[in-house]
Amino acid sequence: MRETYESIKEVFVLLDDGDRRCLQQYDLTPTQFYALHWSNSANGKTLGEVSERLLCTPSNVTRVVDLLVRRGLLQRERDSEDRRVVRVSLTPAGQQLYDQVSRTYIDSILERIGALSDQEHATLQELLGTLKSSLQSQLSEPSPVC
Amino acid sequence: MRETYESIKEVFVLLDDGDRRCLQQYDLTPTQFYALHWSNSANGKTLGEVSERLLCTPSNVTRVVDLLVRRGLLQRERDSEDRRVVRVSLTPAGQQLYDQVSRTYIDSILERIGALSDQEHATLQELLGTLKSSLQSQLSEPSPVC
DNA sequence: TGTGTATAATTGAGCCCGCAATAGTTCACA
DNA sequence: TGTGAACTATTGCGGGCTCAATTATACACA
Repeated sequence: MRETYESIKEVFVLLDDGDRRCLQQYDLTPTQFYALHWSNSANGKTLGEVSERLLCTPSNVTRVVDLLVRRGLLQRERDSEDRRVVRVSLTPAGQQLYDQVSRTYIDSILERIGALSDQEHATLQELLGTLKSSLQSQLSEPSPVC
Repeated sequence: MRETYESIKEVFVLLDDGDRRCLQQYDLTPTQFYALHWSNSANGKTLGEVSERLLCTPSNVTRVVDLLVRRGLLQRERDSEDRRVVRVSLTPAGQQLYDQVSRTYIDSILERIGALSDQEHATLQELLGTLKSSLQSQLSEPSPVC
């Protein structure tokens, strides 16, 4: 069972490394790419929404967005309805870069995980799903061991 | 196929989060725990060896070890044979903490991934193995798409 | 012996990330 | 109307991580 644990981590590291190599040619990190991805909406997304999608704290999003604003890829705007919230959206340059990168990135993913057959994907998907819901249900109930 | 990709990342995040919660009570991060783990040898391990096991750069290990030395859990020693290399080993306090934490940590892992049957573990293990070797073989040959 | 190359670890710069504290805004309710 | 609680984003601090440059040492070979 420990081996399963190690394998998941190893595969994750390899996938992440592939992402990094793919995005590097556009001078983007995975986090930066996904920040563009989740901001890509007609009237922008709030910083809180981006934070949820990115699975990280709002404070981190603030800084990542700072960086992408400095690079001219994103823009910030106070919401006129609720002046607490900040709406983040792609600039024209950001939109152009995102459209270009996302095509390449998706191709890259499909190519990298193409070694498994459709059947194998389905099985893997199902097992990971079981594991995922088990792990999620443990979040609510405090573990007796830890 | 994209779903497989997402699932692996999600499961990894959940596992990592569980690790973090488990180790937090000993005021250790996963990286710090694994640094102790891979240094745990009769005459210590070289910084380079720890770096390979930790799957990170030597420069990062230098800093993590710095921190653990400051906390009195690890000690540094120049190798007398080859004065370029640094041997890292557990102090008595580090050994005591490691022994205690590692038992708890292993129990925690087994409990968290216990939702799958032995058969399911074997299948998952095999599929991840296939994916892993495919990803590793792609490291050498530059991808046509990225 | 002296020189150049390779190797081990470290340092500097910079991004990624969480937690705790803070500032500004909204809203319910006295 | 005024006050306090709740919420959004930001900032400070510190650890995790990489890449490039640097220091010290080892070793081969002229």
